[in-house]
Amino acid sequence: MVRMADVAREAGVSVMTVSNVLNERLPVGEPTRARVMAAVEALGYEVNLTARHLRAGRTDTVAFIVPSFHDYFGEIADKIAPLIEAEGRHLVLERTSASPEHEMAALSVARLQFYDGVLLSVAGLDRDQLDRVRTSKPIVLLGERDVPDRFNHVRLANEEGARLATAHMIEHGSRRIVALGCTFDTAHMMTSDRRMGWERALRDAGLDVDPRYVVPIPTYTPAAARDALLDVIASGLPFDGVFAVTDVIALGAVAALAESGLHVPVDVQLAGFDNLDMASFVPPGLTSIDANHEGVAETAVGLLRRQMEGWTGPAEHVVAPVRLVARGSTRGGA
Amino acid sequence: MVRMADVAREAGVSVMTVSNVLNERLPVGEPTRARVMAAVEALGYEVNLTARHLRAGRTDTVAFIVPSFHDYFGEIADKIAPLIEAEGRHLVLERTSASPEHEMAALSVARLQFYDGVLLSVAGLDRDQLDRVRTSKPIVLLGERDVPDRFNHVRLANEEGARLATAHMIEHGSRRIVALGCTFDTAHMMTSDRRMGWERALRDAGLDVDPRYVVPIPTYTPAAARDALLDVIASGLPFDGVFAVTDVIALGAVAALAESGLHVPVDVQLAGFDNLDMASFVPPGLTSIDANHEGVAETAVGLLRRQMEGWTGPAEHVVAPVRLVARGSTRGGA
DNA sequence: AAGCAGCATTTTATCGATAATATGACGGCG
DNA sequence: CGCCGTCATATTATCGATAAAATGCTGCTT
Repeated sequence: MVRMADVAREAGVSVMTVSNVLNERLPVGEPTRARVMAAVEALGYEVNLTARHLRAGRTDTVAFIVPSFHDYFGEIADKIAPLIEAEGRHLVLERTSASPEHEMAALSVARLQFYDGVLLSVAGLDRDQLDRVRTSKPIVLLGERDVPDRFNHVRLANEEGARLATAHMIEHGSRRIVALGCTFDTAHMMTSDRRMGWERALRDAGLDVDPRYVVPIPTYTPAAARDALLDVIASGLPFDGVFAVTDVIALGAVAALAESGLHVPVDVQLAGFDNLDMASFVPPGLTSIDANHEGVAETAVGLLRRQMEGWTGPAEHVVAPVRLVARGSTRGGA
Repeated sequence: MVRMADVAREAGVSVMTVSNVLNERLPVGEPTRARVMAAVEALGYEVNLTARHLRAGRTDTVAFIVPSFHDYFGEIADKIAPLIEAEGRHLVLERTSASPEHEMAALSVARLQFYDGVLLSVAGLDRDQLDRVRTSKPIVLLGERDVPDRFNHVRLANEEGARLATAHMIEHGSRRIVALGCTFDTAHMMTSDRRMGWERALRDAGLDVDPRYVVPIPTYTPAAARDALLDVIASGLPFDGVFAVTDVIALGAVAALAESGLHVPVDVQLAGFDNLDMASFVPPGLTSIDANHEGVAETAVGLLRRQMEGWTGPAEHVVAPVRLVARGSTRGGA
């Protein structure tokens, strides 16, 4: 491994001069600079980032810590990456498997040292556990959990989104709408907030809120969602609409409805949440709630940048607005 | 930041003893160990991984460098992560935007230093560019490009997979099959190898190979695929089957066919490649070529592990076998 | 010609850990 | 009673860079 000292010897200068040339910290005379650059070229030198980090305390790297790499988080990450890169930093993804232990481990002092800042998509940790995290590292939390006030946090307008989706289906004739993947578990805020939006839309329309229509799902996969909805169909519970708590869940619902010979949107209307890329393409087009991923990414990266630049004011808690995107899976759609 | 020296002072021992306790390198007397552990607890000490890396040369971290975070790569990454974690290491993802410059940057000496090993999904680099990468860092290449012999490499049986998919549709009645996303550009091996498989299936069945049925796509997104297939439909070129070069492309095709009122699989059969999770759920179920992601992940991680453990034998070039998974989008499917 | 400002470059100290080597205490043995 | 081996712990050197302070050289002022 060629070190800065090797370059210095080759160029006949001190190590510090090489450092000054490469980092443009102190001015270096033009002839000297040229000799140094020539030596760098000749030896193929590249700085040891680990040593720089140890000494200078900067990695120019930001981590986005996610429950899993696929679907929603992969799409968000692809939105975040260019924003981080535009500031001359690198983005890396780490995965927690949505387990609280993994999330805590990712937030351990040891792991945080690698990064100048961290975006954490909270899935497993509750408010108390997060409160135990003591670090001065810039952190922005993402996701639909309750978090301590001192953290910057970006979340979606969950209840409003669910209300919009449900109201849209009611407006176009649905009267008995399954809340697929929703729960009454207020600790799991995403599924319970969205259930509340579903409830509100029903109440606003003067419809009954029947808890049998809240159908939880063991794991948040399309397969589990399909099975759950097939069970509902088999049970004979009548329904003419499905609000899926996420688009991934909606994908499972689409499959279950197709298998059962139920036609979307004629027999059953269907709406999801997240407006993933695939939503436009899965026939007949998934009506979904769009939370403007780019906007969320920009907000989160903005808050993180502010912290990395030394801002120490109070944390912000942003609720990203949502809008309905109507497609073929509802009768108001294209 | 609490350092090892602080722990040492608190416990009344030398720094080296603390290190020995934490790393279990040299044996330490039980009473001393207990005092050290107590001090670690009391101060909430965690090792500085950067300093350890600089001195010990080990990060216990592996990078998976991908063109983009979503879809195919996200799914693969979720398969790889547990394998790496099972060996007590961390996996991080980095993204290259599929540009050769970014890929070269990711392979720069500087970035490689952060990792004990690297899995690189090659998208933009050609053989010559890869040949310029000079590093002793353990690397395993993934993907459908041509790579220098000295690198370990795992790729799929592209031609055979395309042949299987196409032959399957021919067997069930298709005669004019669009090769959507395929190309004649032999530099882009994935799309050209798969085109060759499509050609072979046609020839094997005694059918004409008409280049008008090879439909390239400007970007590998469902939107571009949908537009391209809509153009084909508008052109009046008759077809009764679509081989989509990937499932992501097939998703775009599904949308185009649905919009055009063409029924799958009655009017047009459709098959993709990759067998992504969504393939089972997109109605009527996407017939696809499965390359056993878990198996590919295990092979790649196995090759990487071998290198990280010091193996210096010749590199291996693995071609992962593929199989057809028939679903509702072809007439042989469920 | 002495003194000093201003700039280019070098020297010194340090980031926080670990590998290799050295020291010291204790017990066994002749 | 003194020598030596063994085990526990401490010292020293080092990984590769950078911040801060020191040095040395020019040329300009008075």
